[in-house]
Amino acid sequence: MTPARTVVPPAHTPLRINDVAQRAGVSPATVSRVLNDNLSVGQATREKVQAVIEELGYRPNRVASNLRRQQAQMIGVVISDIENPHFTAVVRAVEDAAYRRGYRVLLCNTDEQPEKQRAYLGVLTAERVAGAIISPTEAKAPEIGELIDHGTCVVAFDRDIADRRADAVLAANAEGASTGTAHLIACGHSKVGYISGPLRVETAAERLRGYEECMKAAGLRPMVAYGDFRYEGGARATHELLASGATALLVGNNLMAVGALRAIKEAKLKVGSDIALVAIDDPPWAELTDPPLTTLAQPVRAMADAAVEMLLERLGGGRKRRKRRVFDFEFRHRGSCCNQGAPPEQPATRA
Amino acid sequence: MTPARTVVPPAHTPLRINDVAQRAGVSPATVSRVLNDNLSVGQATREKVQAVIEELGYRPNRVASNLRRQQAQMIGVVISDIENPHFTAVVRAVEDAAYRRGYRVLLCNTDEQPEKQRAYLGVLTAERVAGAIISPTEAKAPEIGELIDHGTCVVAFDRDIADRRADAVLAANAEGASTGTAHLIACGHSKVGYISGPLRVETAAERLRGYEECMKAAGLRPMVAYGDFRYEGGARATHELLASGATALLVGNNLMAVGALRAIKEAKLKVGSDIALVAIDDPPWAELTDPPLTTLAQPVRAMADAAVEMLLERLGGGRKRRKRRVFDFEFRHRGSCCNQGAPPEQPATRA
DNA sequence: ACCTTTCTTGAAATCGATTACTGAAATGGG
DNA sequence: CCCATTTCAGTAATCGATTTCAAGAAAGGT
Repeated sequence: MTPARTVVPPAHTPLRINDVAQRAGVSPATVSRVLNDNLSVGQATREKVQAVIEELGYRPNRVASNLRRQQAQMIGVVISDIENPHFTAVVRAVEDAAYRRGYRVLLCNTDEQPEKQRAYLGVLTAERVAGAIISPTEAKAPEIGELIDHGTCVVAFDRDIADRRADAVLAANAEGASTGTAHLIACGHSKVGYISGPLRVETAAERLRGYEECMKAAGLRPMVAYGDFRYEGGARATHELLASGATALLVGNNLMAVGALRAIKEAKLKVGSDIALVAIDDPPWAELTDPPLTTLAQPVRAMADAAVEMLLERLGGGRKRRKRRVFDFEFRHRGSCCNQGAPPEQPATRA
Repeated sequence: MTPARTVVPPAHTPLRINDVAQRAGVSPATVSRVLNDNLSVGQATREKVQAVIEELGYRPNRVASNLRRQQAQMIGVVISDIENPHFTAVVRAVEDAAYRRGYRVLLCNTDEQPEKQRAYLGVLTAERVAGAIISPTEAKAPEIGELIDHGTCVVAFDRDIADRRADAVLAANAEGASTGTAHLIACGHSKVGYISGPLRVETAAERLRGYEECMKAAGLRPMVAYGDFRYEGGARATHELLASGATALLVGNNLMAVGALRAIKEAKLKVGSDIALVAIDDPPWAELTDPPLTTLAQPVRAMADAAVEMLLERLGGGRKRRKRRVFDFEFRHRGSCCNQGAPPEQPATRA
């Protein structure tokens, strides 16, 4: 007696398109056509095949499909730090848009290490991803050119790419930093320090430029300390600037802002009254600190959406010409910058 | 005159292993052996092939390789919210470990939507990923069984999986919530509210259980409001509990804690004096709020490392038996829970 | 009834790397 | 010097889905 089992046993060898074809009494070509919504399949055949697919729980092998199609339905996201809320938001937006279009997201976290970036760019080439959104640690990476040579669409995010075939979504970093600096000066501070990220990173260099230009225009001496765009570096740089007598600080990104707040607390100083603070980036907790943090917010979500849109436009084959968009920062005045309530004058974001 | 160009032109059609083989005067099999560090290749041949690979800038097509090997060197990470620092830390740890072992990370963000989770689990099956770390939105998902049937190694993270073949890394949620509740009661509160996540999610249900048991043991009436594990829901639930007269709140996760703090501010109340707060999860900004937030921290990094370790152990083929690890919460006493300085008694994490 | 056009379907080639199998050359022992 | 063993390298099959090409069936017009 055979056991009364009609269900398919948990196949240890996954089903192939051939198995489905045989069971449905058609050719694998037909099954493939059904799977890909190809119209030239008879109604009856289509229904039978779909029934068999359902019944067997068949799942096409995406790897084989990708090989034949010569492209993986995948988007690489190359960022420097997934724990930075700024990039987290980017990843979120990309994932969202990609999912809706049937693309997967390959996450590449470079930790600001040029070597890791190089390795990951190689991976993207090897995986034949359809597109990539890249926030490069180094502006010049020959691997990016190689990636584009292989036919991958590339959008630079946050930081520009030397290759002229890549699209770009950037922030007006110099202007943003300049706005923040101007505000602190307008609050009456002359010893305004700047906590910069590593200059190798484009955003860091541009923000520094904005800060320095603004200071010089006001006839003040720039005071710069370098962090690493992370907590520890931010704390270290803060200690440094406090030691040299700074009374106001512009902080280069949100992670270093956490470090700065910790360092200021350690130094038993009070933000707002003892030391003024403006931070670049606007993390979700900015309004929860004491006092709430004055920030320069990038419209991250809009930027990320723009990047994905550019990418999908290219993937759809719609556009050939290069596209670049620059977004302005938005100044969010809260309590950490001036002792007195409102700022002397609301500065414009663009000079 | 031919231009003095010896460099390879930017090949629009990527090189194949055959091109390399021809140029090196060997068979593709040999090139493959060189690529995969197979020892049975002569020193001279190996060097020649490597030189040609270098010269041509050849990159093996990983898709083809994956097809032949019947497995993608890829780890899927299925989480509910990449913008939640808790999960961000997980992704970070997984990426780190995976990168070192030559695996890629496929990011699957489910947004707590069962449907999206189902879709992504199907994707993981179709992509033939080697392993997956899953924080399921639903405990019972037949797709997980299917994934395991296909030979993928699975580790449940944070939330358990019904399938008995999966490993698991969990937190002692009930005990943690109980610890927090007990502390608030010990501070003198009797109207202790709990802001829960959606009960469909296992962690939410377990934490609620811990809270309720503790309240009942103290002879107090539980006061529960339900959020969505995100900002808005946290704020809404807080308003609700404040309206019903709660004087202390245990908040179910860190995102809802942000919402709670915002709501409390809106209600013009002061954390610490007007309303006591203990939050589950310990985000980086916990110590920066006013007053600093008392939290129940999960050892996320250690948990994620454990999960990856379990996964790689399986992938290496080392282990057959199922493994489960449960981590305790760590109580971090800061200022948001009691008006008076130190807690009456330091509660133990485990009952 | 016959020819043209359209619609379905199948056979077989293809994507590019890996690997089982096989044979040749080299090495070593007696 | 010969046979056994090892090392090295090539041939060809393979992974599983897609797609080109071609053929057969059905439909429609005269």
